[in-house]
Amino acid sequence: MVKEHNSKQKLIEGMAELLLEKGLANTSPQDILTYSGVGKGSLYHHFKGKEDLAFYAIKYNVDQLIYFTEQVLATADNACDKLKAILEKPRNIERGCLVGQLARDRKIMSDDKLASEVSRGFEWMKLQIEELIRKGIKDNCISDKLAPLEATMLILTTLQGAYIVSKGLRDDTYFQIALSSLLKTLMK
Amino acid sequence: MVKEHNSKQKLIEGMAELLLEKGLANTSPQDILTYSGVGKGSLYHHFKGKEDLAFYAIKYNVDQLIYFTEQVLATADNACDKLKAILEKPRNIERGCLVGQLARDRKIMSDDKLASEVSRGFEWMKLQIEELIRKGIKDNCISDKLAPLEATMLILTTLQGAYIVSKGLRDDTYFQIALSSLLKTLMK
DNA sequence: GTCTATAAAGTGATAGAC
DNA sequence: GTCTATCACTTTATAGAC
Repeated sequence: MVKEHNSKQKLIEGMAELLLEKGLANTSPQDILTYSGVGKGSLYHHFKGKEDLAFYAIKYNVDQLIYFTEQVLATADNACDKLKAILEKPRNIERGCLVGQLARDRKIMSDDKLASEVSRGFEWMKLQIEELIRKGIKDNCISDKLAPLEATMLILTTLQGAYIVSKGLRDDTYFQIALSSLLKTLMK
Repeated sequence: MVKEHNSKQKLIEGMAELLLEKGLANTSPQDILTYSGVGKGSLYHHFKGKEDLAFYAIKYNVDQLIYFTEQVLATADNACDKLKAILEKPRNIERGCLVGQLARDRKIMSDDKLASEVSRGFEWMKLQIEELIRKGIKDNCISDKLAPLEATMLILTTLQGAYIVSKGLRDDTYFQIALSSLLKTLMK
């Protein structure tokens, strides 16, 4: 189902992008309107306010994460290749992870309704990776030195941390070093 | 050298805390004044404006990180125990890492002067850990499966990511699981 | 459903008294 | 060096025309 790009959808997708780029606190209604090219009336006709729009924008980003990840998973046959595909897929380091960037936003995570939606994305990712690890251990391609939950946490944290560390050290090459080191320690 | 808590120092330390709690974009001059208990005149007498104060506050947080980490390092004798001490020291998960929280702040990292100060903290941490890994490999207590730089990146990213993932999954127990899994994979 | 005009509240900074 | 008063600007939201 392809969505029409009416004003409502333009606002949601514009806000989804701005939340990743600038964060909730630093995105003003005016920013949203300029970015989306619609008028102020539309915003307050379709949504109760900025935070209400943010909810649907976050939902959009989480749905995108799930959709894109399922696409990547479909490119490989076995658990090991699927895991590699996830870890090696091209990433927009500057912009950050579709859900990680939202989890890093204090204004989003201090609002229970918004935080729940972000958590939905994280929980989905956790389930997918944990399942892959289980299968990979059974298939004897992933080391069983760590329990599935342990390996899953190491993967999720390394991925999320890689964005921060390359930002903090202001050198994107560290992103790949972290991910390839992770693969080395996980694979048999 | 203990600093006097005059208005200038109160502003710096107040801003340092607010940057960790709320971020730069979401902290207003009024927030700073209320938190510090000083008047508006002092702020603009001692500093050029909000971002100027932010610079000194970031510097304060980075200096604190270095000071506290040196204290922790001094509690252990060998490289392996020092590394364990760093990874197992108690952390304020809700507030986040003293420098990681700053590196996650888009408003800070998009300002070159502020970002440089954050990078100083990251680069110091990278140097310390890389040195520990080198010694640990020589002492035969840390696995040499990963090169020192690789292990260092895995440590830094896991640490930073652990804050995000436990926030995203809204369950702090994942923080410890990630760190203990990391130790398991690094130690011989 | 979308736009422009308007307004209350908050932000960031300055002026001037003490 | 610190305070209060003030000001221009932005943010957030509403009203009402089309």
